[in-house]
Amino acid sequence: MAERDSDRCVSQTVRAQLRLRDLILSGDLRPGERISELQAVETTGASRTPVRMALVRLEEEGLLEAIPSGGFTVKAFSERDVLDSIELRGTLEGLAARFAAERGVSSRDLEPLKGCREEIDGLVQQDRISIEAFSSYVTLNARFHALLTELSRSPPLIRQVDRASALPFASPSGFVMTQSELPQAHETLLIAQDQHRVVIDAIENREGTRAEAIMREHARLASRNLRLVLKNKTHSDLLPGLALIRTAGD
Amino acid sequence: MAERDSDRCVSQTVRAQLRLRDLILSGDLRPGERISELQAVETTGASRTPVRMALVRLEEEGLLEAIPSGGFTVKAFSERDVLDSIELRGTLEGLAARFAAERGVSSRDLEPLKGCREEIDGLVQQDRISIEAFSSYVTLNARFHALLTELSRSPPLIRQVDRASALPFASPSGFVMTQSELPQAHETLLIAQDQHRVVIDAIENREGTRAEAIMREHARLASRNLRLVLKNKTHSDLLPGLALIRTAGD
DNA sequence: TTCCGGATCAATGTATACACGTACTTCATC
DNA sequence: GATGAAGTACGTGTATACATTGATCCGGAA
Repeated sequence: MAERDSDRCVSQTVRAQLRLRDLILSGDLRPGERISELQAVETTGASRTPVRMALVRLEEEGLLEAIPSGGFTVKAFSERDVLDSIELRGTLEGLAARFAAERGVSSRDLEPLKGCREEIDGLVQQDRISIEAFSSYVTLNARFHALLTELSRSPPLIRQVDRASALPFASPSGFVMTQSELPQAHETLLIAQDQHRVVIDAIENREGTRAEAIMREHARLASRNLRLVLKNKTHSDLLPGLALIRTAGD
Repeated sequence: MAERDSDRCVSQTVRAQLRLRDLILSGDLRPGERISELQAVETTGASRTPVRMALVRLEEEGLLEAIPSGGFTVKAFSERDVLDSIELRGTLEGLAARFAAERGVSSRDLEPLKGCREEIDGLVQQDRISIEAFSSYVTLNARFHALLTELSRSPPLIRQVDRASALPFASPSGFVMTQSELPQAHETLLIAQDQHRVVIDAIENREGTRAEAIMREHARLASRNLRLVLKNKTHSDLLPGLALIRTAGD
């Protein structure tokens, strides 16, 4: 079998997991649809054992739901589920920011976060933000949130934040690309970046409550974007996983 | 093979998972120790396939850690890890209480929670609380917390609360039994029960912030108990999983 | 004596065969 | 014609054999 180089390095289990996740998030596997192991075996090229392993992991990830009599279906999410997932992620990031502020962070440890913020500054202060700039923003924003979470220095919390951010529409950068063509895009990025600035300031001054509150509010920017995207369902292709959200119309 | 009746009903995977979890929480498998699949096969009586399944689930549960080169080790927790896990659980329960308060709960839906609270009242208002009463409290307290979380009517949140409560020392009822022989035991139960009363009141009056704050504080009772238990390591047998906590002395 | 390299062994990753349970379809009877 | 029961087929749960990778130990050379 002619395999791509990138595929030969990783285990069959991981390959199957990545492939199946793609199929789910792209909408090729519809919400509510049962996933047949044999069908998954054909699709992924791996045998049943790694496929079953991948299915279990995708269930823990939240993309699949176990059927009591055996097997899995693709999970469907209501708009409320997604909004709650975003609020949840914001709450956990808020806790991380509070931990960082209350426990104190050395200026040395704060350096990477500040550097990341400055890089984002360079992007959002342009007059016109290109699509490539949005793409860079996604990467930098993900790094900012990861660095911030790590400042809590709490492995259990970091673990939970990661799990809460696993669903693409709940992740910190989930709705950035979808908003790229909305009229208020630039304004939103400026506000988000100001919140980044505020949370660093709060952590430096050991203002735990302030740090927590601003991260919660920060997540609500994503909620706003979700509502906008669902209202005019135009840029669905920019957010993998949007196919899993069943709206009232469906 | 002579099997117990209870074992014949469930799958080998679940049996292996339960057995391995017992071994880990009881301390038979030491923190940091590598878990051999073959050894686990001998212990559980299941074959390698369900054992591997169980190991993956226990990893997601947080009791095991994956080794990059393959296999798993038993996870070790610092005192800080445990305190953070409790704070995390309290934060999520606080969010659930806030959701319930803000979104409103009908008096009909609130009935089970109030009934549960009254049952607990019957226990804690005795002059002397027997060990059996403590045991009943554990059950009722677990039910109270489960009912409360469900009032959020948010599947994603309920899911995360359950996961955060999976570790025995992070669960709402984790430290109840350990405190049963401490002098301040009765006082602690009275305080905890008052917090139960307050959160119901807050939800009824749609006071979201109050409901959230009281649940966070409620979890901190568990933190207090943890510190007491670790100070005089006497009642270790009353909390499965205490063997996973490595203190400075180890 | 120490370090590097190769070989052997063990443990995990993978594949497949088999068994059991469930669901669906068909036939018979009411 | 409809309903119930039985049989068949499909799909998951389990077991085991095989392959592959990583670790350890021993030997030789510097």
